[in-house]
Amino acid sequence: MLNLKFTRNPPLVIEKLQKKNFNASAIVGNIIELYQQKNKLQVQAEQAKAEMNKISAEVGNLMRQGKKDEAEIAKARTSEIKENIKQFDLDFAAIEEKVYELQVQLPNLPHDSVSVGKGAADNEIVKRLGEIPVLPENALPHWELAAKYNIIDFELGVKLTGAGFPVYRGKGAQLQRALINFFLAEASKAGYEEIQPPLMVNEASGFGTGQLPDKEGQMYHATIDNLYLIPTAEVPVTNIYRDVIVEAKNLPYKNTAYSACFRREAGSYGKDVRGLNRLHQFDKVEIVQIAHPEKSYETLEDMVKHVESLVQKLELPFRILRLCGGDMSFTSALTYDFEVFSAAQKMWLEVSSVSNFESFQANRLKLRYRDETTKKPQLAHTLNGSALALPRIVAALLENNQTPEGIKIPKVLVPYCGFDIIN
RNA sequence: GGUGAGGUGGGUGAGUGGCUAAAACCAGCAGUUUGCUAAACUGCCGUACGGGAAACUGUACCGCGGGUUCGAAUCCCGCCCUCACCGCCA
Repeated sequence: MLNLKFTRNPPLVIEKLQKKNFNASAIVGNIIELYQQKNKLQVQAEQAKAEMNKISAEVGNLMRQGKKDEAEIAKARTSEIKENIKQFDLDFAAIEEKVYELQVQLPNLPHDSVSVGKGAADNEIVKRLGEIPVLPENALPHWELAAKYNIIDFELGVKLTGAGFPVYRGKGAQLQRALINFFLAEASKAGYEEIQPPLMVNEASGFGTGQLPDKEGQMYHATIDNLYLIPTAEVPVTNIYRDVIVEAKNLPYKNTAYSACFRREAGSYGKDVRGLNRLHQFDKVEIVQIAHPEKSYETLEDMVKHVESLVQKLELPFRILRLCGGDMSFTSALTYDFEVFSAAQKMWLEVSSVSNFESFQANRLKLRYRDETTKKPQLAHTLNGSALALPRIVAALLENNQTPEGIKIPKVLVPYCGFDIIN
C-alpha cells in the first residue's frame, strides 16, 4: 500500500507509474480531492468534539459544586452538538473508506532504474553465467528422469492428494533435504538469522504482506479456523515485524527461513506445469531483510550477490533479469529474477525473485524504525528473495547433469547428500 | 472438547464514571556527581491524523466493534485473542 504522502506530488506518481503501464491520474486526482474534503471535515468534527469535551468538564465542575440547575442548562446544549458530531463521524468514515479503496489500487512506484516494457520479453538481462550443457540425443526431461530413477513420484502424489503434490522418495527425498540444508547453511554464513515459522497464518498476517484481501485465491484457506497456508515464508517472517518500531542502529534485520509453500495456482494449466515446473506444494528457503531507506538498494545488491553465489555453487547456467515495469509485481519497486537453464526442456526457469518493496509493505505492516536524529518513527524498507526455490533447481540439476551412468550431484552438495550420483 | 481467569504504554503492573495519555517500578535517552566501572541524583521518555510560518495546539486511541451517559480504560452487549486447569494426544 502506497503511502499517501506520495500523492502530494501527483505528477511524480503519475510519471513513475506509467512505467508500470498504469495510468494513475484519475485515482491520484480523486485522492487529492477527497483528502482535502477529509481534512476540512476533520477540522469541523474536532472543533465540535473539543466543545463537547469543554461542556462535559463544565458539567462535572458544576455538579461537584452542587450547582445542579446550571449543570442541567449546560447539558441541554449538548444534544445538537452531539448530532453534528455523529454526522461528521459518518461522513469522515465514508471519505476515509473511499480514500483507502483508491489507495490500495495504486501499485508501488518503480525505482528509477526500471525500464519501460510490456512484459517478460522486455526484461533486461543484466548478467549471464555458466555454460549450457550439451546433452546427448536421448536426453530426458526431468519428469522422465524422476520416474527412471524412482526419485519423484507424481502419480503417487495424485493418489494421496492431487496434481501438483509430488512425492519425493529415496535419493530424491535426500536431495531435497540436502538442498534445504545447503541453502540454510549458506544463509547463516551470510549473517541471516534462521527462523522456523508457522506454516499457517491468520488474516492479519495475510493482510500485512499484501496477500489479502485481493490475492485471496492464491492461498489455501482453512475456513473452519480461518487460517491460511503460507504461499511463501515471506508472509510469516515479514510479519514478525508487523506493528513494531525498531531502532535505526539495529538495521538491517536479516532473516532466513525454510518452509513448504502452498499455492492454489488456480487457472494455470498446460505445458508450463509439467513435472516440477509449477506445483501446489514446494520447498523454498527465503531470505528477508528489513533495511534503512537510505541503505535498501545496497541491501538489494547484497541479496542478489547471495543468490548468485548459490546458483554458481550448484554449477547451473543462469541469468539475472532486471524486470521491466510491465513484468514487475504490484508491490515491488525493483525486482531481479534469477533463471536457470533446464537443458532438456530447453527452457529458462525462474528460481528466485529478489525484490525491494521500499515502504510499500511496511506501510501496511506498520513497520517503522526510529530515526536517530529526529527521533520520529519512519517507515522502514522491506526486501525479500528466494534463496532458493527447490523444484526448478531440482529440474535443472536432473536434466543438466544426466549422464549414461546416472545423475551427477554437484560437488558442493555431496557432503549434504551423502552420495555423488543418482543411479 | 469441558471449566475458569484475563486482555492497559517497550516490560511488569495500578487504575471501577469526570481532576487519567493514564500511578509506580523496570528498561531506554539526556545530564549532574564520580580515579575507572558501578552506584546515586535530576530531567525526558506513546502513536496516528489534523490546524499553525513557528512557538504551539486540537482530536482520537487502554484487544476489536457497538451501546448507556453531559462525560467511559472504568458500566452494558457482541466478537476476537491469550493464559491456567481437566480430558485427549504428537
